[in-house]
Amino acid sequence: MTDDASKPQSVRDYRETLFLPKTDFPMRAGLPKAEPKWLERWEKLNIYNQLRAASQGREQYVLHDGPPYANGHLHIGTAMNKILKDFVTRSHQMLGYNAQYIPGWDCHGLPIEWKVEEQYRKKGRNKDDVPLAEFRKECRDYASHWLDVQREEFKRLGVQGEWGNPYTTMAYSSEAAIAGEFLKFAQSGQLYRGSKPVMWSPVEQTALAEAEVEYADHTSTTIWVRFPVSGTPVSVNLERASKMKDASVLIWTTTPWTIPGNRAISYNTSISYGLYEVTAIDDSDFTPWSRVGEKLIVADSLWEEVAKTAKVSGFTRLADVDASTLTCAHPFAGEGYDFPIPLLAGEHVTEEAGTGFVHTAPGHGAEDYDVWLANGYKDIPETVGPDGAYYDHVPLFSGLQVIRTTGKKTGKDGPANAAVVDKLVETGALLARGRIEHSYPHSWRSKAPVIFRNTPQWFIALGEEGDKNSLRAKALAAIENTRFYPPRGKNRLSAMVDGRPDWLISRQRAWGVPLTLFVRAGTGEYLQNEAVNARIIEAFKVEGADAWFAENAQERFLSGLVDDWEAYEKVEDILDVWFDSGCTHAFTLENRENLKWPADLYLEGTDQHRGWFQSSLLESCGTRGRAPYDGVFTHGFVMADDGRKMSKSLGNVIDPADIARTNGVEILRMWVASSDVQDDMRMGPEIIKTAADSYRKVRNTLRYLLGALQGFDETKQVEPKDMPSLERLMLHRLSVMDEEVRAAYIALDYKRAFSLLFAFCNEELSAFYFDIRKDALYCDPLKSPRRLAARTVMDLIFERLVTWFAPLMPFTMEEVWLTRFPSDTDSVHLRTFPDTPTDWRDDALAADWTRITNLRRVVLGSLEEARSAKLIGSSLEAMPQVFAQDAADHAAITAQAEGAEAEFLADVFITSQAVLTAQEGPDNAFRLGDAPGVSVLVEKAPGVKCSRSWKYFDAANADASYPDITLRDAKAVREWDTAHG
RNA sequence: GCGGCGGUAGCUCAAUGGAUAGAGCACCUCCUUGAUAAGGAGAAGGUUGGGGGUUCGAGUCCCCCACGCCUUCCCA
Repeated sequence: MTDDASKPQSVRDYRETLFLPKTDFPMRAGLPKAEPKWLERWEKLNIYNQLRAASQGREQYVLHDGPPYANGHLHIGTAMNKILKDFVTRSHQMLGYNAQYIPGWDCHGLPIEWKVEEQYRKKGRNKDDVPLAEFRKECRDYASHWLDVQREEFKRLGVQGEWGNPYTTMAYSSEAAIAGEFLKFAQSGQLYRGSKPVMWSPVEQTALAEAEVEYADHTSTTIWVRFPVSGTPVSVNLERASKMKDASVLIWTTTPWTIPGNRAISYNTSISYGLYEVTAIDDSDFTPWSRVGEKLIVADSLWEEVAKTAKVSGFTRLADVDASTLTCAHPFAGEGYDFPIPLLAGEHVTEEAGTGFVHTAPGHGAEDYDVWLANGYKDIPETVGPDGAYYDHVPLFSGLQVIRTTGKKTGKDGPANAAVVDKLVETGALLARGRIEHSYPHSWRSKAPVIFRNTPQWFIALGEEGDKNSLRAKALAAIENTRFYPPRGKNRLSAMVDGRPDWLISRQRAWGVPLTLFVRAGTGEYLQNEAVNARIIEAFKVEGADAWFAENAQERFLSGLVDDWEAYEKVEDILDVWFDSGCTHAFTLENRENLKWPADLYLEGTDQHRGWFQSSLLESCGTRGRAPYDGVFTHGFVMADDGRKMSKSLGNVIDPADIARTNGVEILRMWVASSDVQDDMRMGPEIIKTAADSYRKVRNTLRYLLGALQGFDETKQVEPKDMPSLERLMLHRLSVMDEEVRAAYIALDYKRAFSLLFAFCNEELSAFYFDIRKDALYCDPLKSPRRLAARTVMDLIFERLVTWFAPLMPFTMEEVWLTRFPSDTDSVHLRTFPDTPTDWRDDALAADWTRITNLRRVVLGSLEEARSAKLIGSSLEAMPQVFAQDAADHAAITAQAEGAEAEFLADVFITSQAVLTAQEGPDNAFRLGDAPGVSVLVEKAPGVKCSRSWKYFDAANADASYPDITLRDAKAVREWDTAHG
């Protein structure tokens, strides 16, 4: 039989009688244009404040913003960070908390100062000629400018927060608070002034903390230098002494300019040293500095290499050497360097490179300093000034710069190295020289090399090992009481705090909060006076930290409160900006009304283990004895799609502003939501495309719901008990999803939340539920219980899906929500996740459906086979005969089919009819390897094709008035005809 | 160099030491044309970075190597 033969002469087009999904919601989003309009609307409605008002009395959840630096445009990393934060606050708000978010900015510090200085240089002005107040004002303006730029960029990302009232480290109230926090350290005695070698940038003329340097390749001049042995103790026998006559201890260094600062030579007691006499030299290429007959003391393991470098072609090893018995002279002895050079034992000396002896300049290296002090010496020579030039008192080299600090060659070697080398040649001390490329610390701002330089600086003491009351011990204990996401962050932060040196907090800069200290002239002790402190803080609140630099500040703050106010010196150093940011908890969480301290969460990139997580922890532990946070969330860095760093030179940089312009921010947000943010993420064109594809999928699922729910209202709802099994299955799934999605949001696991939602849309809605229920939705009489039940469930799905997605995709969910419920004032973001009745959960029913969908799987496979054999095209042309041997499968179907098994199965399989048989299928039946006991034979469905539902049916059963459609369709059409005349 | 972390399909992600390593997307093929710049199905795609080891059994635990990222130190 063919379709044509069974059809009546004039075929009615039933399309208009169908209920097809209808919606104005466009398939294409046009996000780049639409998003700014949503932002405008939210701003107009003042959603953030509405939420605050509506959340009064709810439990608070506070994510405290780590302040970005107010300089430059956003990059993909900062964008990702803020989007993640937005996930946190939005999801917690919808979980039922009062989740506030106060964005903040870090405004002080070297990078801004550096930029402002650059501007001056361009105008031909020297920074030192600019009055301090004017300079600070310029810095403030510069920070304000970038703060505004960044604020707009952050808002464009859809990040919800109190943008109109952010915190900044440069607000007067903040500057007052920072000074107040600093003075707490001073009052409690945790602050001290020490003189030790610190990393110093001559170009910026400031000390730098670890966090402010970066390592880059640098070519250094290396020198091998003879230090003549000047004496051996009397206890050494004469033979030995004579051998030592004219011998030299050989050292190697990559920093010739530190030779004037040399005061000792370090050796290691576990290294064996030998006295070598040079018997021949290789002068074929050039005349080496080594001389036949000279005696050198070098580590035995390193001698050969040294000999090679020095062109020594023949030698005799004369004797073992006990380094501890030696004293040397400085190579420049007789020219102002007339002091003995002792040999000091030090564990830091190794045999990896060099000569086994380490030239020791206590003012220019941490280990040098330590060894020097450990041997009872106290004076630390000061050889190089803040400008990186030798002090005037340094013989031979006064005024020469180590690193150029001005002009085009800024950052390159100054004349110091060359002058020292020349002088070494002149005095005959140089044995050899060379060049080495190695990684070397550079300033993160000027990119110029830094030097180690001894200078008095202010430190916060971390405390001695074993001291349970030390700041370090308190911080470590606080880490133990903090929840880390992921947990490995705990180890990381602990290890860093455990191993870090005292906190160097003074900088010789201008733009920041000063160390508000007065030092007693002569004694070096700093004033600890609560009344003075109060005066300072009060002044800062009104005038900002500029008050410190105003004329007569000293008199203003001290007079009347101390005996002799002129006997003090006002400290002019500026606080490390990490100290500023370490105080954000104090002036934001504590000082603002309606916030709480400590924060629930700090969320930053893993680099902040050494930055903000740590500065905040130390600051808070030093002043309050505990961490300012209960939880720390760390995310990785954004890499290019090949896993390498993004860099302009490689051309693999993805700019978030570009994505906003071309794809829309929502795509960026989806990328964040689908990425494993706790590891490094990858970003590139293909990855954006994947996110955009996912977006379309989600959008279409919601679009279908909107279309299907056209005209649906609550009065048409069906009670769960009156619903078909399939609808109750979907309710069950919603209850499970509710639990899982909430759990994912609580665990800050957005990837999980997203993949749950995404998979639900794809696998359970689009490919399963919607597909099966299309027939009932389109063709059933409008009031059929099945159709009403389906729409009821779709409504419940809609309500949940939209809110569950809302924290991740705020723009699109708002659009979806308002398409369904038009309003000038409403917003999906004012809602919370809907309560989901626990009695929707039905595990027994779900278990039955697991069996049914397993059968469905086999049937779909069999249909595909029939399709490729050209037996059928559409699945409605088929009547699968299912052979299921397992009685439990039958029981499941019986339980869920509600008395109409064949129709039930046909619906589930989306076929016109279906037959279920309890026996083993024939050999030629279709089977799947992982579904034993189930097989399917596909036959063409008998009967005629219904002109309306396209299902095949027995025409003998047709309604006389509508002979070409099924009875169900006839009923629907009759209703439609009645309604439409 | 030290230390930490990481790697699973073209892409994004799963997988208490336990069966033939799973999903989605993309690609390809087919169906549908009543979600249509959509929808459905199927196929293909893997030496789980490489190599050893422990184990009845390893993506998972141990060791080594190479790689990437972070961190730290640095050739004094």
